[in-house]
Amino acid sequence: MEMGKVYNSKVVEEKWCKYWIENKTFSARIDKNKKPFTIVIPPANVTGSLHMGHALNATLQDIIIRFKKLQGYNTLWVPGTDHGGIATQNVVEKLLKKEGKTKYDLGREKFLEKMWQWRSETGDTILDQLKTIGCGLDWDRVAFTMDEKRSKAVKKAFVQMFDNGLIYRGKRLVNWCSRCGTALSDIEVEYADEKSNLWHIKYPLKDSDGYVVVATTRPETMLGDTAVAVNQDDDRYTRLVGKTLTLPLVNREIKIISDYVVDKSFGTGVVKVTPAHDATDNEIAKRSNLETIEIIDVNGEIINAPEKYLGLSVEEARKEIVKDLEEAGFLVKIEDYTHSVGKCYRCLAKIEPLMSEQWFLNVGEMSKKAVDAANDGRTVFCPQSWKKPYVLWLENLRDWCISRQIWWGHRIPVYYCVNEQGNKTNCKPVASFEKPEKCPCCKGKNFVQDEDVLDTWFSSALWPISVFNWGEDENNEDLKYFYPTSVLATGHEIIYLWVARMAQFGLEFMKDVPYNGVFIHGIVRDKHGKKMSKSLGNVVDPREIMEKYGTDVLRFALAQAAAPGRDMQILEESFLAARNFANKIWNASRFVIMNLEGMGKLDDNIYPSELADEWIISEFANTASKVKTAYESYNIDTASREIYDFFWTKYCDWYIELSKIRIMSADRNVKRQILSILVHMLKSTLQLLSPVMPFITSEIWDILNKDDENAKIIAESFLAVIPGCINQESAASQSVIPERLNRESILEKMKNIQDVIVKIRTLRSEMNISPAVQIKALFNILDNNKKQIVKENENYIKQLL
RNA sequence: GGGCAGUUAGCUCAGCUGGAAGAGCAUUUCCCUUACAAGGAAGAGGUCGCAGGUUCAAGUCCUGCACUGCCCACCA
Repeated sequence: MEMGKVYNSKVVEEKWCKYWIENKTFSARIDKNKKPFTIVIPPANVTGSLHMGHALNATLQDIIIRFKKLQGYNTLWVPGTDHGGIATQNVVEKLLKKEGKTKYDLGREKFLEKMWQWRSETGDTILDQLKTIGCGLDWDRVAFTMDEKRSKAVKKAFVQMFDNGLIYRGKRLVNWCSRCGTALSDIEVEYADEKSNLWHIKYPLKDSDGYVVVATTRPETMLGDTAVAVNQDDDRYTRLVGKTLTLPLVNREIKIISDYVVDKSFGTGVVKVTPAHDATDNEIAKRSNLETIEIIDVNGEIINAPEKYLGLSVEEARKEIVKDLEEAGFLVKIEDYTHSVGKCYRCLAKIEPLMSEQWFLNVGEMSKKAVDAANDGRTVFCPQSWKKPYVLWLENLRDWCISRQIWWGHRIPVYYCVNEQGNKTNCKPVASFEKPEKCPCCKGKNFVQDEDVLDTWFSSALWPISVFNWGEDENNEDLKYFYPTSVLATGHEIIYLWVARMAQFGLEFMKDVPYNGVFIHGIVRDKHGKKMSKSLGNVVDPREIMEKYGTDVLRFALAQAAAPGRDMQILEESFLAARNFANKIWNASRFVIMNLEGMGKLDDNIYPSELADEWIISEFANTASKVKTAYESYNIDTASREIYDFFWTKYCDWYIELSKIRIMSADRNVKRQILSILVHMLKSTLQLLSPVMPFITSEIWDILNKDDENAKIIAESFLAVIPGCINQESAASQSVIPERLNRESILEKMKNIQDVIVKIRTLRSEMNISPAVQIKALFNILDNNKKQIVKENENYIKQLL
């Protein structure tokens, strides 16, 4: 290809994307002679299209994979997508709504057909976009959390845990989203502060004229109050404990109880207890054996209440009840009050805590095992600071509500025995892959399957084992070879939702952690520090950046900003800087390639003949060593910066500049010697950089090696310019520098010479003297130290000026 | 209420185990020198959030405080 002055990313990127896929460069098969290095991609939701967060996450993983491949590992990076449960169902429901239909109009079966159709039309968008980023994924292994193999894994896991008694059904207080019409797990609720009021309400004592005043943010739930609680140490109320109150509007008799959780200093120090609609109250009720009265149903409507409130929505009921309380003289005052309110993480509707029958997973033992794995170093966090919150979360985890009242997802493989009329019998439900032949209990042959589906995170939790086909064969060779995976790279927003659950399931089913390392990277934020999200309308579309500047530029800008665990702002300027760097690489390469014209094929040896040669080699070795350490510890930002600095300020600004003068006056043989180092330094740097900027480096590599069939792509392992400087089994940085090159003394000498040259250039510039004036003219102006250096290196410096 | 990050040049950020303040962008001056003006050379710009402490020596370690952000919590 013609090397123009400016690097043209378009053609190059298309070429290499195609090349890597067609040649299956990143397809991995078991090779017992090589160590595996495995990553499973965090499966993107099928509703997704590439945003900056994906681009960052994918780029970082690709950098790690490409680096490990260069080091000689048998690398595997598994691609895939997630069915995305509620989120995806909501998308399709919205589409239906545009046609004026609801999912109920279609019915479950037709609706699911629609879902599958939609998923087959648009579900792979994100994968295609990952290809354009250059991701070295094994495209022969694409997985989907709801495809056949993954479904088998889900059923297998469920049945196993069900049979072990870990999965149980129970009626409990759950987080209910009445917009999505389903229960959610604790972690799927997002809390946000909201301005509201604190209503102070009189609750009269039954046997006297006295009363207590409760303060509440939810007056409407008084309909379901079954007690009033005070702190046992609260002198104001201790004498009242055990007395009976008459619940206003309802006229039910309720007791005053004491509980440690009540804060004397909050509100009036008296809490109304609504066990069916508040988590704290539910706990109090358990401790004091209180009755639970449900007054809000799954549609968000009032039930079990005086007639006038029946069927009202929660908000209507609140208005009515406050009005009625006021009219009846029970309302003492209304204060302004801001408190946090739970919202559905998918639709942002208010969460209603209510009683509902659901499937739960007992996570106690699994959590302990995951905690142990984090504590004993089987799973290592990068940065380490994430370990503590991770462990804390696992230690305080409540049982996981795994059933969802939606249609899109893995249907719960539990079957209920039914009689001739289709009514459920009292037989124990059975969990199994297929509909059972006959009931183990009554030998009946009729069954209905549970209506609910599993939390989408259930199948995600199985991802590291399901992608290796654990569901069909838990002893297969791939699983043995590639599991546990080497590292999991993700943002911190799904540590609990996903990372912790994978650890639990991995340890449960494989008796081993699913990943040895967890690399937590930051979140991309906009210039105001806000998280980029569609709803805020502040997204910088990575595809626009790729279009405008090229994919390598996008990758470099992201890589260079990706300090582990730190959120980052990506501004337009960071892309400009990266664009300039890409151009610099292109042009420096152009310089080298131009000088190679007519020089014939250089051999693989290098011929350092001057201080500058030794200096650049020594500097490269130093850089390579730092870069290696940085890549290996996932300090991708450091790696990128080190390469940038070496290439620009050392290789280009000094080495190439010095070489120009040398080349001009050199004969063919000397020129070949100088070029041997120029070329090798260039190639070596290209390799170091290739994980971050694979396109431009591959392209230049290809041009440099156009006559060499063996070096078609940047490749399987590093150059041996400086033996062992970067390979898997490399030694420490000191030993990689050829022995006769004493780094300290080279640096010292080179520094002195650079100082003199800079000084002389400055003098020329200040005195407005033409470059032709030789050192002698300027010699007298130099200080003694520099004079000495000039004397010692006169010939050399003359040559370089 | 608890936990975790951050606070370094006008802006975005590097500065790991303590030893003479760094990069990119922006800015000033000069240079279209045949790799690159998306470039080169030289320069200006910082009491490293505040207050203490440890040390011969502290952005770098310790304590307290302030502000910002995030996460967790049974904030009725």
